[in-house]
Amino acid sequence: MIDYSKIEEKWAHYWSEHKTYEVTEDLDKPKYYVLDMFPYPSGAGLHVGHPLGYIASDIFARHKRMNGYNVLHPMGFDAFGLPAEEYALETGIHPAVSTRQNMEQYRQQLSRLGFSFDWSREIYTSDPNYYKWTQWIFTQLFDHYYDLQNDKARPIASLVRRFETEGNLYVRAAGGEVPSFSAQEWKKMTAKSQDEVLMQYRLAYRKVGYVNWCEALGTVLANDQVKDGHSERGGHPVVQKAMTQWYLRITAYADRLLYDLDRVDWSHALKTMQSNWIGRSEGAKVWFDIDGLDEKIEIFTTRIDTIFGATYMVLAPEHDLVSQLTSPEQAGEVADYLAYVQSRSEIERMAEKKVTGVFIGAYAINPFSKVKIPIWIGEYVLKDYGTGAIMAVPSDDDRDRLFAEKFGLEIIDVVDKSDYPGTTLSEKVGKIINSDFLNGLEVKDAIKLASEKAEEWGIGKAVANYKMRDANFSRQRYWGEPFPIIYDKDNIPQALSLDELPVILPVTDDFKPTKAGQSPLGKLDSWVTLSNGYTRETDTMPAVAGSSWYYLRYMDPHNESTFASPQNISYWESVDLYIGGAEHAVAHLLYARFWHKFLFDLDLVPTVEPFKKLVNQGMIQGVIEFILLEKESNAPKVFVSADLAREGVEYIKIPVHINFVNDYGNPQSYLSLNGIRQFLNWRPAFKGAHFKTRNGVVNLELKQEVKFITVSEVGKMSKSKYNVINPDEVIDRYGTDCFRMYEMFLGPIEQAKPWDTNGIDGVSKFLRKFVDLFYDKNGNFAHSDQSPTPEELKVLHTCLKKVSYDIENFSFNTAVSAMMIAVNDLRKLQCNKREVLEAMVRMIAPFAPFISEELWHQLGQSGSVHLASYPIFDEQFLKEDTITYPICINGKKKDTLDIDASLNKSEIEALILHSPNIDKWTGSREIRKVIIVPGRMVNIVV
RNA sequence: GCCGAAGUGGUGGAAUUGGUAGACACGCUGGAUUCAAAAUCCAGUGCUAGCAAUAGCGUGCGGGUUCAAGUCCCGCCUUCGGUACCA
Repeated sequence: MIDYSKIEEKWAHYWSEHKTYEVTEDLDKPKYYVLDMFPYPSGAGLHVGHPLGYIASDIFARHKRMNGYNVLHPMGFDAFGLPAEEYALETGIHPAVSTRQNMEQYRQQLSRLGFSFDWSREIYTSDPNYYKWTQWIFTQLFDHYYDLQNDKARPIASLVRRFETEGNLYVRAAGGEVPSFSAQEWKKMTAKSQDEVLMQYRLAYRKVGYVNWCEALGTVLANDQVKDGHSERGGHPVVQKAMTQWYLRITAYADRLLYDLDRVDWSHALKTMQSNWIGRSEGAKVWFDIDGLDEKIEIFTTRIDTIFGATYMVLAPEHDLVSQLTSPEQAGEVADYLAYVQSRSEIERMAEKKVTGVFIGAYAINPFSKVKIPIWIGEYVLKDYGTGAIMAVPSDDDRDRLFAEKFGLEIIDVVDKSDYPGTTLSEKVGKIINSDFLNGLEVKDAIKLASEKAEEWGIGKAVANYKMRDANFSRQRYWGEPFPIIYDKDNIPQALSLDELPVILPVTDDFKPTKAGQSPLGKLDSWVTLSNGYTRETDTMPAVAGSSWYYLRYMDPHNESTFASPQNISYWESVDLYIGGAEHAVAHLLYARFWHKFLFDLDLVPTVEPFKKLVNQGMIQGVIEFILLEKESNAPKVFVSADLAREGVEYIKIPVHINFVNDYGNPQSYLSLNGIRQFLNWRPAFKGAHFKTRNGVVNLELKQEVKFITVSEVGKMSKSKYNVINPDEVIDRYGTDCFRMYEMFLGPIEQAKPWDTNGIDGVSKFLRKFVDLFYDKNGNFAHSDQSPTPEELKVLHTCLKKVSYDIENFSFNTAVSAMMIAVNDLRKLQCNKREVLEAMVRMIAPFAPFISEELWHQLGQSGSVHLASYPIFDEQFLKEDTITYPICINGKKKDTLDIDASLNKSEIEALILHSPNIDKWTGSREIRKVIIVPGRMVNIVV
């Protein structure tokens, strides 16, 4: 009847020949922009988890198209990134080459899935025609500052003009601390000093940051490559090393990023995550004098009311003043502690419950109580949080209390919570005590008064603080966009102009960093040094650079004079629907929003937000299979069947490729004799090892039945876990339409679930039954032109209603169920009416694009079904005469009763009370109440 | 640690607004067809007891609100995602 591989080829060819999915900026139609999150083309190829979101967005896009929208649905690649470079280090294959191959593989795999992408708009971030504009946007960030008065980005040139006429006294801008200066003073500054001042204002600027430095590998490592303070590759120690790097001043946009969350249709969970990540808190900056030194320590606190309880201070170990403040007596201890902290990652510092710190031998003066208090350093204070220093109030903060208790520091109670039993320390309630002029005030009033006084006395200032930090934008790596920055002889950076872009990433075959840990580009002297003696920036940009604006490039992907023309941008505006993984919740989605807002400030985009509606797809997880190796065993190494594992014996879990395992994912999954042989061929290092099962050590030479039990876990599908399942195999066997519908049928799109093919036969059967409706017993295409019966129309329209609703609500699994029900019902009715079948074809088209196209043409239609209109359901066919009511006694269902649908509440109640079954239901107990929800249920309370 | 999410039969899941728990599908059991198998078709299938009618129990655990809770509230447990250089 229908040969799936043939029709897939046939219609894919037809669509590409007829440019079915290519779109232009058609002003006569309403537009709709459906976007998938940018894939990184990894070497493992596309696995069954990737298409989940793509299938969903494709169904949605096709549905919109059939409803008359001009749909932009593009695809491209986030092609710069670390894995390609790591691969190059291992194999010597240039990242450009492996990336090109990977993209080719992805493109092929994606095209098999029948997506309605407009491939004429494909982009990839490592294309110089693309990254020219990534670099250009960076130069714009470099050349702008954030004007707090007008709340928007403005050119740095206008700031310079202001400095020249009035200095910086009245400038209100986002940025670092700059001492005030006059116009005269500005003009007298050297170019270098002026540059340093401007760096405090630029939206792309340079400052010192910390990187994971691995001395043994001579390279900077990504967080991902560091485990427990050691490099994942080789297990060498990793330390935090200071380096001057580029940063983006995303904090300037913190408030807008926070408040504009109200304007987007995203899940509550996602908005909460972003809002918590931004972490705005209202409080005060306070300056503490240092005993015997003309310096101040700036702290941020949300609880200035507790300042009389501040009995010590803690600085981040990296705080600028630490070296200056450390006393000779404490120098040794401080140095030891700093070495310890250097080996600790930020996540360890935050997660650790262990309290550590040292006294640095200096004292500060509490500005309110004037008491001399000791200054400590401790890893729980992070340099980039707030000001990198805190006033510690052990009576009113859990961490400060633990610290004070451990080191025997003074604790003064300052908040009396006896009026608020059961409240925690972090709740802002209570009466202030032991605090001079604040005594007796409620916390909220005390905060207000203390801030006012601090401002009046010039020792503090009310401000908002953000947990979010500026984005580190430098990578000491090869495979990324070169910065469009050159340095003059004084090391003053300058942005290149548009006509000097793109700065092409030079070709090299040496991907090892320089001795000092700089990017491999640092070795290319002829590239780095320009003829006029200027030098290039050798760091490259991170992967977030290219993915922060790619959705705009799709609007006008081949434009050579601008990143996208104003006409095209004003037509497509922004993304209407964005589908992608929740793992991008804060990083990518915040950076893209930040860039978009910046471009909005420059009048380059018409909207303040890039992604109107966003749906998170769940991850399809894989099964990870392990076998147990006895830790102490050696020569021979001993593997033990999992059912023989004993307490008290240590085992190492060795991952096994799932293809070797029988019944993988099952508690009883095992390696057969053949599986063990495959494993040993794959991991020759284990040749000669013993495999113990219940029947003793397996003799690999003898032909026998072997069940060597493995350990199964659920986790990310990834190349490193040897559990990647390629969609190609599934498609070969079942066809694309079946694969698409099965992925949708697996469950709700947002939910994570492990992959298995257990239910795929059901979907396959459904498609066969669906096609069968069009054929007679002898396998001939046959349908009737008679009018459908009311019953047939009811089946059709019930289904249409459900499917239309479900597509709009991203409930594709239930849409598939509804279609299964309709096909089963039509089959029972032996319906082959053209009117019904044709509507069914159009209905299923977004889900099963190939079969529907084939049947559409077999029905004698011309043109693509995907450009036909989507069928609309009609309520008149759904009317019911009677409704089956559940009869509940005290909320438990006892019986059902068919009741005329036209009856109202009291008529139903009368009917129930006079029913011959009433005594049976109630057990002759007294009826206290009858609750009737018309159309729903009846509950009798006895 | 912190932020977010999830937990329902043997399995994937359904229950749209507090209103019939388990739709649809897999698997399993029995039957039809077949020399046999596959495929297909029909019937049954939450658990416990019972020949059955039926009764009791049942949405991670412990409480609560309600005529009625998978759904709302409080307190836990487990798993997953993120945690600022994987993308």
